[in-house]
Amino acid sequence: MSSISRVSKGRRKIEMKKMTKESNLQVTFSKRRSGLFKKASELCTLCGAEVGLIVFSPRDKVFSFGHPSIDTVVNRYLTRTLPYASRDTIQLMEANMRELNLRGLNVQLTKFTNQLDMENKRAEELKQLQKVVEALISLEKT
Amino acid sequence: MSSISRVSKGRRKIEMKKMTKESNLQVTFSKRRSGLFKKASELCTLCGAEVGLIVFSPRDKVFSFGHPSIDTVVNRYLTRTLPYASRDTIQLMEANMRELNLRGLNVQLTKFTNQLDMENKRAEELKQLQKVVEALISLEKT
DNA sequence: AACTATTTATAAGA
DNA sequence: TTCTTATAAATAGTT
Repeated sequence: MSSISRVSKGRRKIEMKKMTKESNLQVTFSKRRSGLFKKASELCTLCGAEVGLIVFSPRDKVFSFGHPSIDTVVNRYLTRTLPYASRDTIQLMEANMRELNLRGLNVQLTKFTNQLDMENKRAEELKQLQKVVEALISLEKT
Repeated sequence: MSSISRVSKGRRKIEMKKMTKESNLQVTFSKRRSGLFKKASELCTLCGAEVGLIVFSPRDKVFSFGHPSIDTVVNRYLTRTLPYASRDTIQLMEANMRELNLRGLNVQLTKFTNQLDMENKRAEELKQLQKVVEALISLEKT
């Protein structure tokens, strides 16, 4: 601001390796994270791309961005190789689920029934099912 | 290069809205995509962050980056997001997952996703699941 | 959080 | 797609 403070050496080039000073690392992480999210957002706006971005900080805090939504993009990614299968998925599940614990099924059934009685919670339940299946797919791939 | 070609106006500021010229959009997408991936990679290197990045181009081609791997990050994200009850369900099913057909799960997942997009079919889907579970329980009791 | 000198990314043109 | 150039945008070091 004051012309006296013309002493900044400004931006310097840095080595592309893990930063050693914890305080600098924290600041750099914040700055670059917000820059990265901005760039991701701009790619969506300018080009109509769909982008999903998940970041875990060094302190394991999670940040995510998605367009149209992170779940939409992740789901699309996980199912990307799928050809359209004209299969009765219910029958498929039925055939494979017989070994499931009956008690667990009853818990699920009760849960479903209760949800049905609460119209305004239908969406959440489906989303939860979606996440379960997504997680199962991830586990299967690992 | 030649001093004659000193006619470039260089980089210009652009409006932050979807680009109209398809040819420009394509070039910009490529450039910005590679820039975005570079930034993501640098955030990992400099700060030890874990990053997952999925991009679908306007032509629906998929690009992904992940550190340590895209599946690791996605899995970590999905697992972290899961509500407690669903964790129980996962644990219950995990032991029985090996025989499950991944494609079948993906079909089911896609189905759930589509249902989510159609508000007026939520109840039917839950009822259907309910019937499946009821049927499974009947079979189990037989 | 703000500043600013510099580096880096990139829009346009070839 | 690749290269160049002029300029916009991001950011490292400092306060």
